[in-house]
Amino acid sequence: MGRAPSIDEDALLKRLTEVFRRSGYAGASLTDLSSASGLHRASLYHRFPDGKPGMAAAVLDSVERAFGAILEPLNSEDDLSGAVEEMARRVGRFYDDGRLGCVLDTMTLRGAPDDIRARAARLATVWLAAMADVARRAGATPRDADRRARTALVSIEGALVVARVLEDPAEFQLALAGLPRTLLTGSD
Amino acid sequence: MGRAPSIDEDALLKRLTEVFRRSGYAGASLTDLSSASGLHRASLYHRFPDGKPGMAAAVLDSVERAFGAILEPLNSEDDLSGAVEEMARRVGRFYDDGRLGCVLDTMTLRGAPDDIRARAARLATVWLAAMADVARRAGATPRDADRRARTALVSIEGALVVARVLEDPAEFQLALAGLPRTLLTGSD
DNA sequence: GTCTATATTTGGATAGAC
DNA sequence: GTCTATCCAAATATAGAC
Repeated sequence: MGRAPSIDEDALLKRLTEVFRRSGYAGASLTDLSSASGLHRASLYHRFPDGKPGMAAAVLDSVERAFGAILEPLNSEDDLSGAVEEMARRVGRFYDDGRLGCVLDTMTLRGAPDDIRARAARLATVWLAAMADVARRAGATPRDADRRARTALVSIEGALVVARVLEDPAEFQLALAGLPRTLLTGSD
Repeated sequence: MGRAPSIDEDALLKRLTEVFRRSGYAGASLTDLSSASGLHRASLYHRFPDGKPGMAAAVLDSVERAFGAILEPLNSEDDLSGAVEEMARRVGRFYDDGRLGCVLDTMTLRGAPDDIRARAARLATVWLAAMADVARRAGATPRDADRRARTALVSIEGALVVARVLEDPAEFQLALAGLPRTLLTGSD
């Protein structure tokens, strides 16, 4: 009989996201996803009729929503510095201060379905656009603003990889601390 | 009967490396490895009795040897700038100008055996040490030299991720172009 | 040293009871 | 909406011929 406390959608997505972030698309087995969520395989299929690709898609949707909140401070009209600092804090929380990887990295290896990779690319584009916009408001030319945003994304993604390889989350903290300067002054 | 032209060790490792770089450890199936190498599964097991973990270990060994050659220019006593530029050229070739990923990234997700992850960490450490050494010879304090080396590694790994996600290898070219300044002047 | 099997295990997915 | 049970395909791995 039904025994599980019926995990709610948000908590479920959070657990699944964690697995995909740590293991990548190919490495995230249904066994992993099942034990992380506390739901048996068949229950996961009930929630996600498209199976693992559907779970990955839902995870990317939820990450997109999370980034809506992460990037929201960048909309502030004044105090650009405070806005970027707040974004950095939220990014830090999202990546558990460097202990969790990025879906842009882990879910884009070969083996992941094409639409998953496309979704990841779109997420990157949204993030870049938001950072470029704040750079532009800080006085950068459109071209320079795009460059600053890319530099920022490179430093974050690179720091997450290095933090994982060296098992030293501190590397990620440094990347976050450098964001205001990268985006607002363009010195890199 | 035996039909294969008996691929030599170096070429074999190169093919296997490419698969692991593109697909990650979990995503690299024996079917992939077999078709990439032109050897049937059983033949791969003949060469690597430890199976897939053994193949991955051999791949990391060969990448370590490749880095021996990539980092060799950094030993030059004078013309540090030329030395770093030559290293950057070799790094560019190794990553096929940004079209191939890094084993440090793709082989360190959860699912890879622990000793693979340890080997990757060691490789990162060797690379960092070589870059820090050239920074120190350019006048940096030991502490600053370590920081410059980490910044360089972060920019390379981050650029490879961004290049893959956006399908734009140009991002990687920029990271390479920035190496001399990052390592020799410390402006970042 | 490579091949053609074949064994074994794991992963992805469904059916149907409750 | 979750479960048990099962199916099928794919992945890892081995045996033995050539």
